Amino acid sequence: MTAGAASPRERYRSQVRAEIKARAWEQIASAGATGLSLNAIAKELGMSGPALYRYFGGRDELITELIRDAYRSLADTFRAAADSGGGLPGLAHALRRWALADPQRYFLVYGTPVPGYHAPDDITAIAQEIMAALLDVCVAADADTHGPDTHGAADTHGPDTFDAHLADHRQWAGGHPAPPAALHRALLCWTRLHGHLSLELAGHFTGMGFDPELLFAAEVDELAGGH
Amino acid sequence: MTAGAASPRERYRSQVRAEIKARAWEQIASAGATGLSLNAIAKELGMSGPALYRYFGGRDELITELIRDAYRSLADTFRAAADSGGGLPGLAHALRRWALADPQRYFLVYGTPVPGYHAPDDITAIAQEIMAALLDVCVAADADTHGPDTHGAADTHGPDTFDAHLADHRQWAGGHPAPPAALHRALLCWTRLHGHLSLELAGHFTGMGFDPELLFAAEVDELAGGH
DNA sequence: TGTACATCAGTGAACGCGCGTTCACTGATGTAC
DNA sequence: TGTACATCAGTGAACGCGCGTTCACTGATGTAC
Repeated sequence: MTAGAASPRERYRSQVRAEIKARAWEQIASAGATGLSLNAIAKELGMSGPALYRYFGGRDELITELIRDAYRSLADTFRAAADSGGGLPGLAHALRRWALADPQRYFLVYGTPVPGYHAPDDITAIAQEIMAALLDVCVAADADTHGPDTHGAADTHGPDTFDAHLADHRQWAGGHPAPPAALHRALLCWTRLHGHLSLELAGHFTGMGFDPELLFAAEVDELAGGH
Repeated sequence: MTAGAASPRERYRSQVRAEIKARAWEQIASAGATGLSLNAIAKELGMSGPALYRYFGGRDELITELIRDAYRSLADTFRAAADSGGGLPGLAHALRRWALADPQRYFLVYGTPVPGYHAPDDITAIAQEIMAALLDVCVAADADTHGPDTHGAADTHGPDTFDAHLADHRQWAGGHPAPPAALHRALLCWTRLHGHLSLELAGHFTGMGFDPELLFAAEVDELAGGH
């Protein structure tokens, strides 16, 4: 049976599931992932605790699905940004917009790991999609940069030794044909943008006086040029 | 009365306090800050729950003191590294060693914020100490760099506009006489090193294939040269 | 169109758990005369 | 050196809470003949 016509019961079912997840996101936004409570969600929905077990196997299954949705949303955002021609700056600012839209969702993906939690395989597959989009953009950026001017500050320590290491350790790229320099640039984008965003979202910049957006833009400028 | 001679009772008291905190750190290391339980600590110490209230006003007070200790430890590490002449690379690798020694301690300082928690003033003062040590090192690094060669890739977008912004928004430096370029470099050190370390400690690099230490070293190389 | 049955959403009571915290109390350790 | 008292560490019982989860059950909604 195809997914075209859904029975009324199926429609209702997925509608309630969606509402449960919506309330769950509200709770996570206000109290973090550890503060998520099935009973509290049920109360907000006007139904009583055990009813939720009609829709989710339990708390862990609900959290896993929220995490999967977060990864999916980020992967879609990255794919769209990579394909829209905005280059690395476009991707970076799309990431920042995505992060600011829901900080706790960002932390669910890249934040402090939940003690005993281990992500299922399909989520790590989505993580690879995210990396693939980033690599696409980095390959294009390298093509632009290597033309006119040199590779910037990289020559302060001779030929790039980490690039050589990456040439032999590229399993994480999942078969992506990016050259080592692009792999390196992708890793730098990841760590640097995450560094800025996680501090900004955690509120570590508040009260410091400068404008986080300008710091972010400056970092993106450097990433887009020679790295 | 001076702190020289402590009565036997005082000695015992601070000894038990230390042991409580030691067990607390063990719990945090294995289950994160949210998993810290007074009763569990008491059980591990062979005493029963309410006894801990002789030593700490409650759970929040204990956590606050652990956070303070974490900041204090990092500030001391930074001060020592800044004064030891290792420059920016020395400071960066000292930070990485400190972080790897106890990942959860690092996350207590820079990780996902605890929902309703707000740090008391003396802790933000220690945070300023940390910044001051970083600024000291960045000022020295700028002096070294600006001599021989140019400021690297920064000229890809003309005169640095963010430096100009920083010249007018330097409250966070707390009166430190660092020039804008050093302020900028300090912020980049902070965000970039944190970006790498938080991903590494959270386990996001595991299974990717490359050596995190080499990526870190490459990033430090770039930070130590023109930024 | 109407009847018989299956499906399934939701309820309410209950279980067991661990949590932070309070309170009145016991006993040992220190101090003052 | 010995006695009287204060200090304080630690106990055990209890309170109230919210959690995830199970179970038997009710009632409505859909399906098959």
